[in-house]
Amino acid sequence: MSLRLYNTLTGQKEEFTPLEAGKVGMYVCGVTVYDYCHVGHARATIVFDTVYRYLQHLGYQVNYVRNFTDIDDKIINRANEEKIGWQDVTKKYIEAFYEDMGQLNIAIPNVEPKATDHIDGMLKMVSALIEHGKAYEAEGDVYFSIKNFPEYGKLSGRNIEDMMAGARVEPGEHKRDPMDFALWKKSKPGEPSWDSPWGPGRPGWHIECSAMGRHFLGERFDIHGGGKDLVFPHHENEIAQSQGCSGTPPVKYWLHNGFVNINEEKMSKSLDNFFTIRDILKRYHPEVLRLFLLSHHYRGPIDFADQYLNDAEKTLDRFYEFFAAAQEKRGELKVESVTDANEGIRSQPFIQKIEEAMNDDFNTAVALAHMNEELRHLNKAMTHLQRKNGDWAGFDTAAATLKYACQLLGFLYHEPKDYKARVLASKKETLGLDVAQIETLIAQRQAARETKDWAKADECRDALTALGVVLEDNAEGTVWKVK
RNA sequence: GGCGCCGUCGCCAAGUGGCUAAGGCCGAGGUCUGCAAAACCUCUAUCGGCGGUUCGAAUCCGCCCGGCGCCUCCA
Repeated sequence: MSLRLYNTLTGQKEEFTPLEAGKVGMYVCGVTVYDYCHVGHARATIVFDTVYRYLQHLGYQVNYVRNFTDIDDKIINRANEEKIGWQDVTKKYIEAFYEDMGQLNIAIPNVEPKATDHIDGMLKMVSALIEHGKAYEAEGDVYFSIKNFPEYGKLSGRNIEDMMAGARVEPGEHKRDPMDFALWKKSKPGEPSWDSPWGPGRPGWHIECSAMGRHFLGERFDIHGGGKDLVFPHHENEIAQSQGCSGTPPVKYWLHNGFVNINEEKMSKSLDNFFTIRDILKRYHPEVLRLFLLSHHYRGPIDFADQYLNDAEKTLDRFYEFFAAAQEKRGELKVESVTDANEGIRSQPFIQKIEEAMNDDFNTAVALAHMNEELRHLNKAMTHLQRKNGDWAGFDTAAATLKYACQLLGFLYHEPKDYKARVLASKKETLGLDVAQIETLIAQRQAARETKDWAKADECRDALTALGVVLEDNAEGTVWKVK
């Protein structure tokens, strides 16, 4: 079975056939760097990171481009508010982006262009659009002329007449039609500006992505991704601009991820109901956030709440506990032992089930269901083999294969002990745990157990339970964790 | 107002015409254990409502109820 994906352009799932066999060109709209990223940004980034990883797993040579919008009204406003240069704003938040996304184990795209490095390409496109009669200059601004692009609206399923009726021209604009949008904006005094045939100014937002996509991936490429909120007008405008220049639709498959909601409302700055990635990572391991987001289909909405993260954390704990136990018994599980050749891992029946799920429009939720089942089977097998002292060969391969699948979805990248340590550290922080007190109680309990004073031992454990600490007695001694 | 999406077990969430409606969390019982924990086993839904199409629908159509998104910057 081959990869099928939902194309916003056609409104249905389609078989994926790249323009050039074996290769995929993919452009994903990145962030505007004027503030810290929130969980909504994390979702979009993780979703397309997963798409990227999966396409590579399938053997495609992927050219993945994800941009930074580093010139924009919001950036200028932020710079004015903080009384610093706009480049200081973008530098700061690009660094923050890398810190946050690094924590989330986002693979680095092949190219991460900044809009301001591609002004020339934008100017060329704008000039070409004017030459083709698709755009016009008006007092230093340049606008795209909607009525000269009859296909406008095909991505978002709108028609021009309906939109015209509800559209308004803002004061100070010089549009011929209300729906026309800016390709180039005349700059106000003191604002960042670049020279152009129409005087000093800066690019409109939409032309940035068109120019960067075209520069790195050509006039036509395979996949363009972004959040659902970009369908209109951003991506609609990209099509108009790019096709207006080249005469050909720029993108074969348009993919859009759903929102992150808080109490079923879209997370956004204006509603002031957002959590930044760094806020969340103070309390939860990055892989918890990733697992939570991938336990839902990427196109649907996700409601965000601590309770759901707690559920995801329990699931992730199970995986790490299994691999901790498996490594203790079997040594390091080398994924390489079954992945010397990509064909090797892909021939595994379990991976074929994962592929079947992922091939259906990246159904990570179903893939995770298979992984949970496999985890259960392997836990059972591990117990059984240990008791019977059986042949572990099949187990080793299966465990390494499961690990490969986990990593395909971007988690299980840490040593189990490091994972546990980090989770514990953040819990200690948030719950204000006194480790010395806990260890004293454990020692007292251990002493009581050695004299078989079970009442005293249980008393110690009850005290720990009250602190939120759970004990686990095993062959090596007693380990504790936070409930 | 225009366009579109969603409503599946206590909670989260797959499934969109036909095997017993995945999986996770929580809960109950059990195996193991000094007792626990972990792990494993077993159990827990007929799919918002009504009507229709069909041999057959959670899945298609219609109406209704409830929730949300885009239409302005937004992942």
